[in-house]
Amino acid sequence: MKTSLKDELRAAGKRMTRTRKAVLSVLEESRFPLSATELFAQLKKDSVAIDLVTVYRNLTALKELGLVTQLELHQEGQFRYEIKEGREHHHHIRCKSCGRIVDLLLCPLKKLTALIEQETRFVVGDHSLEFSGWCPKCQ
Amino acid sequence: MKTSLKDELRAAGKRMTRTRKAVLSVLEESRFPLSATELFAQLKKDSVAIDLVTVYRNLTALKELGLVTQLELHQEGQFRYEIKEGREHHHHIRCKSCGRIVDLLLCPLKKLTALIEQETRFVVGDHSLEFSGWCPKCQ
DNA sequence: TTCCTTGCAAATACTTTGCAGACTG
DNA sequence: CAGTCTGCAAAGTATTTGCAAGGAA
Repeated sequence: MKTSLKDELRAAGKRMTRTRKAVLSVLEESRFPLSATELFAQLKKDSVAIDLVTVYRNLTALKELGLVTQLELHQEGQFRYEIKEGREHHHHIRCKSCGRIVDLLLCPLKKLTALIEQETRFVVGDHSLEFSGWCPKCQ
Repeated sequence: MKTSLKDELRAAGKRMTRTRKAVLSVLEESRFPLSATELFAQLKKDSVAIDLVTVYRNLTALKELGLVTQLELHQEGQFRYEIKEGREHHHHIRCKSCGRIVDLLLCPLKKLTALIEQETRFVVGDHSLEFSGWCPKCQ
């Protein structure tokens, strides 16, 4: 884990604690966004003593600092969290059968935003673009 | 409400009941997708005697029949339901400040699907494209 | 030593399930 | 009448809050 994360926490009056470190570490090692429960399970597996509530509180804090992205995949009904550092803006596709989640490289929405702002007179802040389908193994 | 809905229900061995009728009617009159709770509140306002559980069960049944679409808006953490009949495939934008939801006319994802299937080897089933931002009143 | 953070208990929000009685076709 | 549907109670899952003790800087 980079020292810069600790600095970013400090700059916001937050501390780099044992549990925070563990949460960040699991997120950094995951190849796909994790739900709070999955993160909690992985921490247990790593023998980290932590409460689910603390996982939620850390995720919320990291999200507010902009270090972590909170997202919802298509029809899942729960939030997932992904570390931002070193990762480009991207979206996901999730297998309807086995739940596998894969990153997508493309995001063709920049041009679209202008069109939408014209159509709706909203100022667009964020967008989410998620796909679901069947992965190679489940076809 | 069209008779065709009743026929579609019957064809699936379902019945057109008092509560089903009421749920469909509220969905038909709404200009934006409703959550189960909002739908329930509207039914109460219309003096329809119904239980929240029944609202959920009807929404699930209608979704399974393909008469209603279940969707999640960006970062909301709950499902919303929209009647399909007479409405084109579309997406939404939601105001981060007041929660107003507006339909978008465009969906430029058809071409994208082919690219994604090539990139991931998934077979794409569904997608969701949701925006959030600030509506004219909240800017 | 300050005050941020944690664990535990409990609450809240959303959604689903079990069961017996009511209703539709 | 058969099978679906409903209300009520209760459970399940995801997430948040209160409070006192513990820990980082």
